[in-house]
Amino acid sequence: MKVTINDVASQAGVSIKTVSRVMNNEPSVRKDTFDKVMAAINELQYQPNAAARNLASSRSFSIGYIYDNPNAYYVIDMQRGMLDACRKHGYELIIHPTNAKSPGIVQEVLDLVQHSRLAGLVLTPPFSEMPNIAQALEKIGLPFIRIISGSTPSPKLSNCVLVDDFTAAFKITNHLLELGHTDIAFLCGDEEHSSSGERLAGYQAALAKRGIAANPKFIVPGSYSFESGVKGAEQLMQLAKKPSAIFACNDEIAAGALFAARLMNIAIPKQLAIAGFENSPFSRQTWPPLTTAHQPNVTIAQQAAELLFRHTKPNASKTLSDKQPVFIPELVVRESTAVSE
Amino acid sequence: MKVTINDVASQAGVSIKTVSRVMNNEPSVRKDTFDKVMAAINELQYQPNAAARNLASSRSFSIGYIYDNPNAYYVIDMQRGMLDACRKHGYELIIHPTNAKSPGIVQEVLDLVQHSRLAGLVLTPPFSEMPNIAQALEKIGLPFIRIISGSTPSPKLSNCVLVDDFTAAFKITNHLLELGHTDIAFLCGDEEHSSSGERLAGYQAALAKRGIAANPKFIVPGSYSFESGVKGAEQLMQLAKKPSAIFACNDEIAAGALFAARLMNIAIPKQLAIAGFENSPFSRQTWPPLTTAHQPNVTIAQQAAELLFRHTKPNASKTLSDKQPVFIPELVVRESTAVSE
DNA sequence: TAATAAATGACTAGCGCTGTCATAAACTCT
DNA sequence: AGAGTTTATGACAGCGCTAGTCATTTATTA
Repeated sequence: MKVTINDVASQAGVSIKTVSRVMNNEPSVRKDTFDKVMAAINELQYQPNAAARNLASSRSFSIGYIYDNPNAYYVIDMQRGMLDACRKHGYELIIHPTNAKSPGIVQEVLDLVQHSRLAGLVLTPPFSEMPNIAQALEKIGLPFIRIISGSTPSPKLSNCVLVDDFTAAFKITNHLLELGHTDIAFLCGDEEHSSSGERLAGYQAALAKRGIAANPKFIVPGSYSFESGVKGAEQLMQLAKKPSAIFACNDEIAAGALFAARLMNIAIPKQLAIAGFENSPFSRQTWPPLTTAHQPNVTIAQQAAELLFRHTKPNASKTLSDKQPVFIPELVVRESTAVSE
Repeated sequence: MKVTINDVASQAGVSIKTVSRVMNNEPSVRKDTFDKVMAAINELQYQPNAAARNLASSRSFSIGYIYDNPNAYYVIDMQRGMLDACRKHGYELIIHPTNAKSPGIVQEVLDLVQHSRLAGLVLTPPFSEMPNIAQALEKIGLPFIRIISGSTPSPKLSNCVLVDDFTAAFKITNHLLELGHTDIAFLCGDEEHSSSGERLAGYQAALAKRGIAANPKFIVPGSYSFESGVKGAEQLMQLAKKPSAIFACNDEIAAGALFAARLMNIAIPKQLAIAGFENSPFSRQTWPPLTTAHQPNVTIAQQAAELLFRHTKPNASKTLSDKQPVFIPELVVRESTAVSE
């Protein structure tokens, strides 16, 4: 039932140390011994005992994912991607939902790292944007990867996976412009999330490129919530000069805007086009369905974890490209911005 | 930095064996020595090395949660509840998203148990309803708790946490009846999920109690999806005798029905009342917001994990009530079933 | 107070693996 | 071919803890 390293060793006719070498990618193993050992491993279906490995090496085979995101779909996708990478490398994922705004958050993260003896951490917003967390982790020398909003790799962002919200927002705005809209409003997300700023910048850049002067009244501050979208849209539609299109910082806000439009008897997309961002499931379940931008979250998370493992494993080949991955969310056109006849 | 059991022992002025006794709930420890040891543990912030414990005792301190549920909110809530319980008992949660319909699913679960050396498993639908999984787990003697739909505890369901969908559905139907509706249709979820059957039964029981004959055309088979709700509602509204209210098996279906009603220019709730089930976030983000039933998922999951620990820990007191918890989702009334004037 | 029961400690042997270091085998180079 | 050097492999201790065995101390009861 239980296969140990000894079984593998005798099966392969080598010492257990050699099996250990193979398991850990250590150099100085001849090709044919390597193969012999691998054959034995496969034959016996050997699975190393993580606890023993852990204890003996004082290395750890788990990474952590801290989240505080009201968006369950995002979290599920992220953890799915990390899990995929973990399975591939024989790591375990320790998830830790918490409150990013709690005053003791840095200590909490540190405690988690120690208690679960983590080998590294993947950080998504808002944690990836908190300098105190990054500092604390650097101080204790724990490898971590941040998934953040950004378009240009830079040495400062060396341990980051970038999601190019700017370009994606540019594309969405452009789509609206191509539809003939010129009075396009923007509903912001939470100010402290850099994604909101990046998306706003992309929107502004697209307008600027067409030579359209930005109307400050068309930029409505808010937060990443349905309610915020409701309020924002109501506010916009009370303006003397109303927008003909709204670009909401995410789908939830867009859904709120849609809801408000319904309350005000405004026809979508005839009288008002609305676009979201994220391609969350309910962007398909509003009426009409939302034009949005799709983030490949599973892949993003997978890459982030892979990157983390490269910092985590002592003997892994570092030959793989170490450049920072940049993901650009893709435009998904649906009926909420259909061509107005 | 690193506190070992020896440190605790000398701090408390006892032998390491006694500390070990305390850590493992072994009998034969006097109250005051227990307290002394606990004090030392707290003072030194001692955290036992899980790997060493694991290795030495060949016990495991992680439980697993397998999921295959398109409903991210459900999954997030469940894992949150389990995590709460895990933290309390010093366990770790290993999550494992997978495909319940994959042919090798039983083996996959078994592999997971072995590979991650799980101490137990919490099963939610659809896994909690798969007899082959339960059998396989029983065969290897792994403790597991199932969260399933049901209203009456029974010995056969000894390791279950019950969610009383029947009663909740009864309540929703009753709410509709009290509003004066008599032609109430039911949109089913997936047939293989027992929750769908339970909810249907609750609906039927409520009608029967009022002496309303069930109209077979008002019961529409389907699945737990938005699309299914769209189709179901369309089908219903083409009937010669249309229903005045629809009870959808979950919020997603209800959202689909809402969407279809919109397409057909049917006013909600004036011409048609719609109720969902689940109280998922988007039940608040439709227009109008949905009447639904709220499941306390976090609490349910927590209890399930607690129950599991009782089977897992060798020396834990079994004095706590061992009766099966039954949770009844509560009615949440919103505008989709407002009183029609 | 003796007799019995309960609590604690000293000691030991691992759990399954990795790290260190010594040794054996394989290559160089003259 | 043999000395020198590199590379591959093995022997052995020990990671931090649990669990068992006894011996010993302390509390409880008759």
